Amino acid sequence: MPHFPGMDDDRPDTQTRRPTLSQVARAAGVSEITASRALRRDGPVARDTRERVERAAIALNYVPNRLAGTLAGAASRQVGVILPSLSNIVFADVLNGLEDRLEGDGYHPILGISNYDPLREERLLRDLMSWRPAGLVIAPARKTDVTRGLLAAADLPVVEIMDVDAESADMAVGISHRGAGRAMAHYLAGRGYRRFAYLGHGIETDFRATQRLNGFRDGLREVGLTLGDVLCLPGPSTVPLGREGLARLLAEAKTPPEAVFFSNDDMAVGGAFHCQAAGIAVPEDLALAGFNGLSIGQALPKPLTTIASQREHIGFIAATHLLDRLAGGSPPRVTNVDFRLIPGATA
Amino acid sequence: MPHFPGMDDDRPDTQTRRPTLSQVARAAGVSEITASRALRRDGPVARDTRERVERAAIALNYVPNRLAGTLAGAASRQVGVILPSLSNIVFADVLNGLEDRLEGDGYHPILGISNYDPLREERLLRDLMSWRPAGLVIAPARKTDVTRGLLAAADLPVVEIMDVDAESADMAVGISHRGAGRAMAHYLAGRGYRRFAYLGHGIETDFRATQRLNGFRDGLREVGLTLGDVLCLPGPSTVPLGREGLARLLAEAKTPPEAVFFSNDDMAVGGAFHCQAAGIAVPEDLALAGFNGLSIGQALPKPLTTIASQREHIGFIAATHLLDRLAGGSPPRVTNVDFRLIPGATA
DNA sequence: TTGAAAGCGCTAACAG
DNA sequence: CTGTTAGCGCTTTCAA
Repeated sequence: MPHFPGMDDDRPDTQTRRPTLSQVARAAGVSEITASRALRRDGPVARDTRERVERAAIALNYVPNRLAGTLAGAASRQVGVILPSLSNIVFADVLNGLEDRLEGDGYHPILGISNYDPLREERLLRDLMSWRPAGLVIAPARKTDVTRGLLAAADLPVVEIMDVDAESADMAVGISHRGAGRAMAHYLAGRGYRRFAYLGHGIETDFRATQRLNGFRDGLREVGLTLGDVLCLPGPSTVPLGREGLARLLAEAKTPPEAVFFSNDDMAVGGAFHCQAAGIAVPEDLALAGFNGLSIGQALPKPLTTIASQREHIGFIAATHLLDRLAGGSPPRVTNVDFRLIPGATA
Repeated sequence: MPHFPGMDDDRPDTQTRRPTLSQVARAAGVSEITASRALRRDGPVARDTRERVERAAIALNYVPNRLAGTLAGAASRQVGVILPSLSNIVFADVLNGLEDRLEGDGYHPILGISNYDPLREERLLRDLMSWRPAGLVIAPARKTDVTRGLLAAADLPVVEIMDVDAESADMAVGISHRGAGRAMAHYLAGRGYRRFAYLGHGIETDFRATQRLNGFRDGLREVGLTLGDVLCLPGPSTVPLGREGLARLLAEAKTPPEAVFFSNDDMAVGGAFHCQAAGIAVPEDLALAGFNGLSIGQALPKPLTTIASQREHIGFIAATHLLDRLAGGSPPRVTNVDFRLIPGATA
């Protein structure tokens, strides 16, 4: 029997294709829009009708098509999220807080990682926007004019997270990294230290770490002190990098420091390991201070002196404000999340 | 001048609303479909025409609407990703590998975190499917029948990641956790240890850790040895939990162990800290072994004996196979990623 | 190489 | 309370 295209009755899709709202409606004996209202619990639908529709949906294993729904005018429940990195637990924590809050309201993050690359960030921004998300959460790498333009023209709620030092187009949730650096300077000065060094990681990419360094310098200056050696090693921050870095810093230092401020806890823990291996007494011979308040630092035999940065909370608050705004509210434009200095025992 | 609804020429949307393909087409003096083809570089379009369309798109700051595109039949470039947790760096690493590979092909993950909750996992599965993603990557918490059914009926490529011990509906990429446990048992036995203990975290939720424990038991049995005390503390694995846990394990142990196998490196590092604080010589008095090969463990004064689990690589391979399949290829159903035992100095 | 027509699956607006 | 009509912005046929 020859096969005439267009004449086939055996449409292969009929079974394979996912059930549509129209099929659910037919099965329930109502119109499409009634089925729609019933399933969304929107508008007036007789209790009996609703139950019939719900049963039909379950029987057919119906999963709504939100692409169609959103295109037709329903609010999107996707949120674009752009982070500079995931190799550091810091951003994983933020994402965790974000996701948790978003999911509570049925929203889901579409993720993009910029690797601290402004051009990649631009491309990500366009890509994510093409999905017409309800809003955007972004931890900017370093904003280019294009990025700024895209954000300004985005015409949707945008939360910039992590720091509140830079100006933002819409909302901002984070801490003052400059302030954190200053706080640590004042604390260490108050403990009686006078000769300081700084050990950091790929500073060219992580401008928030740079802000902490600047704040640290400013803080020292405010109490009449100065920062000595500054060593910044290329690449992302890791424990091994901190360990090797401190060895090198001490070897090269013009004047031996009494206290070292690290770009973050990963680096500082590495520093602690170096001291242990090299027989340097902490904090008697050398004081160490980090940033972030990671649990690893607090589990050290001597808990690390550091600053807790409430990363999950930042994500949570960012999501909360975004959802608030989507619901018609007016959340604050800038939310300065408190940081907390943890005295520890290494300084 | 009175205002007649329907007669207004001042459609407020005209400026606010994002430009559409039709506007780009009009600006370029071509039909919608030609503009579509030009921008997607699909089908025959005169070079000159294409350039005109591209200029119009840039001038209007056009960002395509993929909701519409996908609904109309273009392949989706979203991939649903479900992970059990993000508070552990392990899954952040996997996600990092995934995202990196996906983004290379213009795909983006929509994220869901199940918190090791099978019901939440089910809900996530439905939610993400409602966005009609091109594929799914999932690190199952513990598969329920519903989950199994949803995955089987999903009718789209699914990669189950992290372990290859359980059977999977479609593709699987991971390591054999049972095998990893066995390998560690054989290694420790070969080093001459005879009395073993295990220290784990919330085992009821993390079935992969359980598989490592089972494999460890089996491995010991294979060489005529047995596992002594097993202590599993509730909650996620952290360094502090490992530290406190080891103290408790040693205090409660019926016979003091010569070697302790931890559920992972976080816990093991905590154990190392306890030993240091308690003056226990490692590995002379007590040998320690972990799992994952985290950099923190390798930066310890005595590098941790552990097993490297290639997490980023798992994510990368999972994405690669998914993309391969979407491109019409036939990637392997099961990919057993090698793990590697790192001898370290703690055992 | 270009275009016209049709429709993806859903929801808003307006009627009944 | 329910239904009809008309799109959303794009891509897939099919035709020129």
